[in-house]
Amino acid sequence: MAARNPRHDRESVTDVALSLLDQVGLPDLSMRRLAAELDVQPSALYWHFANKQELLAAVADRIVGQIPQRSADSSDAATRLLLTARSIRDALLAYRDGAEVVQSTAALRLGATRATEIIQDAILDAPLAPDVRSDVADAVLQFILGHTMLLQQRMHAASHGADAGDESPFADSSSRVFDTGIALFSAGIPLSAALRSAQSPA
Amino acid sequence: MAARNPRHDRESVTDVALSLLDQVGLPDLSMRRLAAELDVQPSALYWHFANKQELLAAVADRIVGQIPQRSADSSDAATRLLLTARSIRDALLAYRDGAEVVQSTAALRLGATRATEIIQDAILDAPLAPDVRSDVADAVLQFILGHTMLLQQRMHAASHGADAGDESPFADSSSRVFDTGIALFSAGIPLSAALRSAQSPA
DNA sequence: ACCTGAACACCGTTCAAGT
DNA sequence: ACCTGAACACCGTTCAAGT
Repeated sequence: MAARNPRHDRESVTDVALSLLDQVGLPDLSMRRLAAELDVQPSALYWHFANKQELLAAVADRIVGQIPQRSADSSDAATRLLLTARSIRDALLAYRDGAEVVQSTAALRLGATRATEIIQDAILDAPLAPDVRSDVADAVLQFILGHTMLLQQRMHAASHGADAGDESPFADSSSRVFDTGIALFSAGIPLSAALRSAQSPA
Repeated sequence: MAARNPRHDRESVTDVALSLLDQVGLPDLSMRRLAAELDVQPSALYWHFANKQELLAAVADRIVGQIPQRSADSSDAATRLLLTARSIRDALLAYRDGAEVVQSTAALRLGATRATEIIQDAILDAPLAPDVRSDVADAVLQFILGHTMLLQQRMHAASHGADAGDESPFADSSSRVFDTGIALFSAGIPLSAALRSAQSPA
């Protein structure tokens, strides 16, 4: 009934890891459980990946790989940034605990390059020096990750621990906070050309 | 040599947990190791706390409890917000993995109340409707948490895995990105009075 | 009230050995 | 090249029982 021979490689293991993540969440995504899903001993995984962190990095790459290159060629800068930011958030929301997985591996690749590049593209016409632009892109990405992690944790907390009769309507309020945050960034960008002269007050 | 009798309560356990966190980091802060530090069996901890999550929530409360009420009564709104944001970041940086601990428990208390209130105080004079103000405060806090978590992970990654001769000068660039992010929020706030009419373009 | 002892059902990782 | 088997050093949590 079951095939023998090579069976798995890095890609197929990552496939199953990603779908297992979505089913059970990051806390229950163990090497042993993943091995069981693949009909393999836990030690077999260490032929394909050096350790769990490397596996999770591959999973994270799959998630950020599904961010669309350019979400829309909208006319004004503000809505272009908003649409880009939303498409990144939605890619993270597409898998359970997606934001946390990406965040935890973002520390290694110095700068979560792909996502940052897409944001930089979205603010290309802003009157910013290149180095300031990359700072702005980093800040926007950090907001997106912080926001989405909190949202996914609340989704998880709400699903198996109905704290106090709360009907958990935070999906609406969350996307309101998200849009507000991005709008504030947008509004601030044109004013931040004069950002280098007035240096830190403390 | 060692005392007998009651020995510990919620407070003293939290004390030791906090200092152990700072010494070994969140991944190595286990119930068993904490128990060893307290000269007690692991099961003893479950008389004081229902589970590990509840213990970590107490630790998180201690960390946010050390955010100063009002960092400074500066004249202009922009520097007041910047100083407040920095004082929150610095409280998180005061303990190893402080941001992650606070973030992971922030999901339960719907709204990390104390920190959000302090931010709301700092933008009290901005021309914003109360509900918009609280959205802005949430967004700022989510940026602070996202930024600080990434920074602390990089500090940890750099300390025991010198990736490629990089002299890890990201302390400077991080605080530059942080200041940029907060400055953008500040600059955007006065312009976001007209934020409710133009509703989402998608 | 506060803690021990022992157990249950798990972890990530290593390494010799198989095919 | 890819995987098994067995082991090592851990986890969080429960629960009867002690004092």
